[in-house]
Amino acid sequence: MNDYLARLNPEQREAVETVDGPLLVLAGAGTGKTRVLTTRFAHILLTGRAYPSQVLAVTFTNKAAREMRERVAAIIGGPAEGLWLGTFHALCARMLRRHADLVGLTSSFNILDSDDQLRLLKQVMEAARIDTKRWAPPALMGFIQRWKDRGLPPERVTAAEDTDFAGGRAKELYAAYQARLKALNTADFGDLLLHVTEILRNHPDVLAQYHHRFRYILVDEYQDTNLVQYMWLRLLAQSHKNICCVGDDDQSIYSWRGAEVENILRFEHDFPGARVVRLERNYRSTAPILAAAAGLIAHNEGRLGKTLRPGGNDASGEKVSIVGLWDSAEEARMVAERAAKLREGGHLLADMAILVRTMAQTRAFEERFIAVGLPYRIVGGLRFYERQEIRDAIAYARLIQQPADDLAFERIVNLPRRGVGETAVRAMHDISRARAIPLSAAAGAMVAEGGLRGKARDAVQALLRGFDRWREMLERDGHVTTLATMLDESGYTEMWRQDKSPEAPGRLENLKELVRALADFETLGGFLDHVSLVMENEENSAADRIGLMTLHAAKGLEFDTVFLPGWEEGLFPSQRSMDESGNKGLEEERRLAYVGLTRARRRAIVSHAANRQLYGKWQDSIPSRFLDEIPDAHVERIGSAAMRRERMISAPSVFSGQFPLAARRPRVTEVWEQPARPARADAVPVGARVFHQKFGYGTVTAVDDDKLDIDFETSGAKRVLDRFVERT
DNA sequence: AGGTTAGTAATTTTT
DNA sequence: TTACTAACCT
Repeated sequence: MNDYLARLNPEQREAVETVDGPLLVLAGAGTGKTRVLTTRFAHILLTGRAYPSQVLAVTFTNKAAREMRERVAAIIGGPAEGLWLGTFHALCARMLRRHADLVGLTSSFNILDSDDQLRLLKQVMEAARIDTKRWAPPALMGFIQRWKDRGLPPERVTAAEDTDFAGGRAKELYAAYQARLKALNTADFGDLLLHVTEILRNHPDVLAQYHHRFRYILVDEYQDTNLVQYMWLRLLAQSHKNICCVGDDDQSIYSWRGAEVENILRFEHDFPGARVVRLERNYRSTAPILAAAAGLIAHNEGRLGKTLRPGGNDASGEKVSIVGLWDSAEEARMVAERAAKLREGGHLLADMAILVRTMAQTRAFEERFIAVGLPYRIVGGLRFYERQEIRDAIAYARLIQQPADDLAFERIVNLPRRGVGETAVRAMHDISRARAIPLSAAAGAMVAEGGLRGKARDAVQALLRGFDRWREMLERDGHVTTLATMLDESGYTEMWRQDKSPEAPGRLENLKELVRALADFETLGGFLDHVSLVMENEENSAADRIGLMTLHAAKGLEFDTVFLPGWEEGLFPSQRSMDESGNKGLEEERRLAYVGLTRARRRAIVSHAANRQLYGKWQDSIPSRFLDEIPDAHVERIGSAAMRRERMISAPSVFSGQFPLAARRPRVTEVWEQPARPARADAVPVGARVFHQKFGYGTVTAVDDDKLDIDFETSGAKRVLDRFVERT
């Protein structure tokens, strides 16, 4: 009966059983944070303290939300209905739909993604005659987002919070941007939090409803909350104070996005008498890895104080390797060879990952992996809904839902190409502004009044008639049929069928996937929320591949073997972080390093190169200060000392960037054996139809061991390694 | 209207 | 180095 409690250690158990009153759980990396959170959730339900619908559980990512949902279901034996479990944004969207009228929206408002936000802001700036070359829209977007992160609508931006951007007009532009959002009945991501917080603040009756509803509040990754999220939580928790926040100040790596670690300190202040539980027993990593990580993070000041200890009694484990190399190509070679060797020793590639500071670093690894045929997977990049074809399709769907969505209209009015050019669109804008009607209505007026001629006129008329038809169809035949029909009739799918680029087939696949996903939803509106807030990249097969991702993307993940390349001054810690945020920036970089190291269960291999190409220019670099901060006792250094000496006597820096590196290559730092070619079980026969991620579909014309000659449909004949193709 | 070319800027990105 | 934008040509 109580066996779910028996599986916890004493601290975890305390965190689970301290149910009433404010609780702060400081959970180090790998100390069972998720287990505590989910068990606590289940405990609240199983002890009859609340119904599932009376618990509010907040995460940052959809993945975390999904995981919590599954684990809670597992403990309580079956899915719980009516849970308020989700990301800050998804929960706020849900709340805002109910009270949209209180902030001047209707409940069918659309949610804009970052691309739309920027386009809209740019329009606002242009309307205000701001030179967008001198004053970059993304910079202003940054200010606006920061204000929203801090819970500040335009009228509450004080002089102290203001900026001299655009000659002090930033606030005014922010207000204009908000007005446009409202006029279009749309909200951006930041608005979801901002609006709901404003509502809770200004409408005690609404707040009371939620106080009544949510008896318990659980918060994950608390160190990543920004001020408006904190205010939202505080408002919701202020009556019963049954709030439990779980976080780790040492893993705060999103301050540049508005996260404020200070929220942890604020918590103890705002909820006097809050209990604090520390989880310090780590069950993930070996003793040397923990010691290395602890030694590193100890260099940060102003920590809440937490020391990771090995949870098990096994004190053994490989030391952390620190490898010095000549350049990024050699670094990639080292990683590929070590990975291949581990693989031969029976380890799965899927249990290994390369964690880089910047995406630009991935290229060297990709090149090497392709050359030696090591399967890899890039994690991150575009999310499903950020893909061009998905955003286009969504724009069509949004227009059905909401004819006044000008951004969507602008996006697709000439997509596929209909001969509606910039001049025509500008004329529509003029009429739209003059008569205060949406763009689509302005377009209709122009057709009726002869404001457009020839091809453009016919095309716009056909498109508008199409939308009338599709809206009727939505009533009659449902949203799935409608979306599919619309994409066909508008010529959108045809556009990609005609497209000869290798990405086109994949895009058509994605569109199909979108229509498939639509079937899971009752309404088009519910689906649109899902797409913009929740939908993720489909997991690309269960194939055994080594992961390649940024340190940020790796947070919350763990691997047996972790490669940490590029530990060089300027790259990691990043020069820009240090320039912009000084010591705070440096400390956040150090936390990032700490996050990286603590991802490793069994092995961590840190490396640094003496030469690195940045923006096409060769730079020589010195090893990261973080390397010196890892205690020597837990480290095995390979090549780094030699590399440092070599650097001193290497060519003078005036030659940097001008001579090929081979000319100043040092004496061998280490010899890497060529890995044996892994045996293949499944040969691809001549004539097989295959799919390649970069080149698309093709037919095998010849086989030379693991190399295939393939005639690709869109990109011609190529020779590729068999592990990069999938049979279809 | 649409394609081509020259110029410029360049972390990290849970939603 | 690449990738994106704005001016420029057909």
